[in-house]
Amino acid sequence: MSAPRAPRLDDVALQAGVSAATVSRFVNNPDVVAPATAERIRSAIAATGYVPNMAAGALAGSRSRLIAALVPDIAQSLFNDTVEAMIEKLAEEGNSVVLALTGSDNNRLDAEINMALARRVDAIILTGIVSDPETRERLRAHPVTVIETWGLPDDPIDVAIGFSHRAAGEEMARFLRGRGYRRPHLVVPRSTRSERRATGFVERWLRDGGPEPTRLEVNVPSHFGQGRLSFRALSDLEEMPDVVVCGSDWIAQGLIVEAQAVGMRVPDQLAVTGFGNLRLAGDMRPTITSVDVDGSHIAREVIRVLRARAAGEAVEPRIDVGFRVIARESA
Amino acid sequence: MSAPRAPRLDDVALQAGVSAATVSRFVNNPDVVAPATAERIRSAIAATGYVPNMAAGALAGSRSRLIAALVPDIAQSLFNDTVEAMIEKLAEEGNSVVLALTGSDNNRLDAEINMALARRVDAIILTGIVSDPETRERLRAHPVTVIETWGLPDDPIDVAIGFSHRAAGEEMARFLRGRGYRRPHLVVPRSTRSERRATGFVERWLRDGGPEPTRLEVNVPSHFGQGRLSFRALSDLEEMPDVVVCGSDWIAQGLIVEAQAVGMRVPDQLAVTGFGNLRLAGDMRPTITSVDVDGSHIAREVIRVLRARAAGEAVEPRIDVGFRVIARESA
DNA sequence: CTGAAAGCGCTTACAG
DNA sequence: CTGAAAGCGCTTACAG
Repeated sequence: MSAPRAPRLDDVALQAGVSAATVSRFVNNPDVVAPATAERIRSAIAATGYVPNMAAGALAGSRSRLIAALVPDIAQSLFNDTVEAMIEKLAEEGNSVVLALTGSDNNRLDAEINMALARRVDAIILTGIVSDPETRERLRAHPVTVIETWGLPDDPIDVAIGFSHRAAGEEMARFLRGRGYRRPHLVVPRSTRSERRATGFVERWLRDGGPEPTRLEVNVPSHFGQGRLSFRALSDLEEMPDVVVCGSDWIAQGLIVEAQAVGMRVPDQLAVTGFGNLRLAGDMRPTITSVDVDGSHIAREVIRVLRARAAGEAVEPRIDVGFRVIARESA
Repeated sequence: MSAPRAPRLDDVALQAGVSAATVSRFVNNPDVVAPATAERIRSAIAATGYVPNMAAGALAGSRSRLIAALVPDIAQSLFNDTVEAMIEKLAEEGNSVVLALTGSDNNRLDAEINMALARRVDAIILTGIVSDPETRERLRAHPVTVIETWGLPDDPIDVAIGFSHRAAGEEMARFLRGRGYRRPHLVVPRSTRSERRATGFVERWLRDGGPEPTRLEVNVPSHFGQGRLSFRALSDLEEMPDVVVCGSDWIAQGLIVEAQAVGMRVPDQLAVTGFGNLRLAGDMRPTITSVDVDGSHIAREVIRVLRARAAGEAVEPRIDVGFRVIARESA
């Protein structure tokens, strides 16, 4: 038994007694063929075991149904919920997601953008910031749909779906001030967005008459271990803060564990806030006050933008999905 | 200025004064063209801004350079390190990874397998177990390379890269017995692999003369919050265990936090072990005794298998990458 | 609602 | 080391 060639559109057409064009129409849009024809094609597909060749479809047609998602990493990323929601929703519509990792290296980003363009993806979704102006310009010049997520730059490459990190920082400052805290300390991951939140926090805090917050910078990706180290670093400060504003829930969690290990009570002796509202924030003991970003909401907007583009409709360049401070026990 | 058509192979060929075939050869294998020709092509590519169309390449050639990775989820998955390592290594060789989410639903798995076949991927990498016999048979009948990872089934669909979960369970039993623990309690996620580890643990424990371990089953994906609940459930047991063997580091971490919250000392009053050796295991306080699975090793073997297949060489159907118990403070 | 035919942009024996 | 030419399996105006 020699390897039998995989069935093609032609084989199905022959079996169903119609032309290849009609089978193609049925596969892509079942409603446009007559019901009786549809039925014959359906059984011919079943009989032959036909699986469309999407590479051929992409070449002949105008869309690849392939979406590139470029993310810094997936091992420890606040974006995972968003990426997961996007992949699920895109899959429901027959799209596939090519996931590419860029780290925080612009060369890798450039290489992965080229790969995405070579694959003729229908859209490139960026989660993480493209800071290099040349790369931004190159993408802008290209006809492909580019969606920046999780941020809201003043001048998006194409369309941005996210929220203002600065506003999130401001809102946290307002919240903590309202709770009566006096001496905040910031633990800031070295990423553009974290820094923007920190800026928003400090500006608002100072404007409201508070003292200049102290701060510690940490590397990305942020993780649990940094929380522990960040707590120990507090002893270097002239005065102990009454609340530590952490750049991620992982850092907050680690900091709480370390504080408790030396017998300090959270939030009575030291309050803590996180960012991202990961599941663990609600499960930690004490539960962690955090900022929620609705990944499903972002994913829904991505779908909406893609649909609009496919239909040739205009899309707003900046879509604000907002954020919410979630007050819990830790601050 | 009308939208200029994207440059094709022909355009580069014309510009370089060679045939399209030669440009194609250069793009795919620079060494086969004469140095002088190569140089002319190189500058023609730069001048035109040519980006190859991989959809056309996939159709004309025999490979798509597209690999499908099917995973249950990415929000909370022990596989993330492995998937990240695979994506990085595959990208270095010019491959892209289509990431598809299957949950624990066989219908979704089937749909994503069809999608992968429709895209004519060069390989399907499964991380998570395919339990449905029909699906296994269907994949086996297909000529595509199928790599099962993280497990070592007796009869792989094609090739499996992983380790024996049963052996990992046995090893943990041996380890804990050696440390003098007497009454283990297992927290077992409802997944085939976790259950296999639990089986291995119990068999070994009983064989060594220990009493039947108690056990609690929890849903997947496992997470921090389950650790807290699992700790509370300990009070329902007739006798308090001296060590809790958790199905993941997240569960272990949550259990430790909850134990400490009620003033219990870990490991003095209650020892705890995890699984997966996530970064947090080494960072937690106390550090968590866990089982390490080397994701990079799995990724390297995936690359090796893919290379061998591309070269038409034979590959062992079962590749054991092993595991290591990492002894730390928690047990 | 359906068919005939051109074309999408590559790769790859084959021949030199 | 290089070129001419066939072919990969679809989609989509165009015409009916």
